[in-house]
Amino acid sequence: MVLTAAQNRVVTAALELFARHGVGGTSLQMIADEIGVTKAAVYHQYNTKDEIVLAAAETELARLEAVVEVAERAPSAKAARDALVEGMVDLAVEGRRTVGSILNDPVIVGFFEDHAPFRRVMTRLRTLLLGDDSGPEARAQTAILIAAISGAVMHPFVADLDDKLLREQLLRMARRLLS
Amino acid sequence: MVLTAAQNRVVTAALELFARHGVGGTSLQMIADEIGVTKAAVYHQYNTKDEIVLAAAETELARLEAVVEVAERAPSAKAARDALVEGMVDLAVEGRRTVGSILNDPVIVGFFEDHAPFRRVMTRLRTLLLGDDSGPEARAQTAILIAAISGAVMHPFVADLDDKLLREQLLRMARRLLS
DNA sequence: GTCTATAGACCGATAGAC
DNA sequence: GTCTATCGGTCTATAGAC
Repeated sequence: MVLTAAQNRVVTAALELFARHGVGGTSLQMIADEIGVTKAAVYHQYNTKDEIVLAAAETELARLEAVVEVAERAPSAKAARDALVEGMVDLAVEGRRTVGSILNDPVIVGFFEDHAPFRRVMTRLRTLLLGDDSGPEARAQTAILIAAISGAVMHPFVADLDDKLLREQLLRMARRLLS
Repeated sequence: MVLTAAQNRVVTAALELFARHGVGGTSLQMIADEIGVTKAAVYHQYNTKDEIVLAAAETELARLEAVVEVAERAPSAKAARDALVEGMVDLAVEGRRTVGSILNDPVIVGFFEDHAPFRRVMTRLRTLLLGDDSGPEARAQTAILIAAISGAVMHPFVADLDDKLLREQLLRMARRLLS
């Protein structure tokens, strides 16, 4: 998962376009145009469109995993949970227009369905939030928190809110949900 | 917005395919195949793909509007709020695999951005939840609740949960968020 | 690592018969 | 309301030069 500079340009352009047009609505020509090269140059980095989609999805997953890793090193369970929630909120607010549509794109959802690393990150995340309880209620609560954070930042109702206020509201909601 | 039987078949097939492949990843040929007719027959109902997307989006919006309308007839503000939340949860749980990806599809989001009826329904929804307060915090809270409900039902963590338990968890979350 | 050029399939959309 | 047939354009992907 270490990308060359050229691969990084492809993945960055792809993520931006996926967020704007969806995965299915993004062509290799559009990615090439966004970078300023030809399609053939893109194909030299990745042999198929699916490989680009996978690399883009895994790049986003890596960002979340980094947040999980930092949280796991916190000195207490409570500190770990707080660090995780703050990190997730920051990721979502930073990528306001992109995170939600990419995470919910049916193609990406399909890729992650049988993706072991994705499931492992989700399990670590759930453990940080709610401890070793892996029952239905704990899984539902985790899903709700993830959906609320990643989805709310995209809603037209918050389009004119500044990042600071949006961040505060999301943290307040998360605290209330986990109390 | 009253659809003929043939138009209804097109919109229903389109919604199913949009959820599975995204709007951009769904072709008119796929819609025609799903119904069991040719592309030309689909074009006889709608002149462009955009018209199909709009009709599909408005059909989903109409379902939400119906829930809002029922809630508005409740005898008290509290009863109205409860009815709205229950109706939204039921809509999301019924359409588990479809609601989230359609609501978050970049193409649909773009269609709704300047769509006056959509904004009107959202405002009525926010008023039912939080009264006449249209400030940033109220809008953020509304966005969070909508995102949590519509997004959580799609998460792999709840894929094996039955509808009843998922419904209970979502209602518990909503109550906690609005208390 | 980037280019030009191309192959073959599929795209949205239309014409016209039944 | 559905069909066959077709248009021009774009799609993913490849070959081969620099």
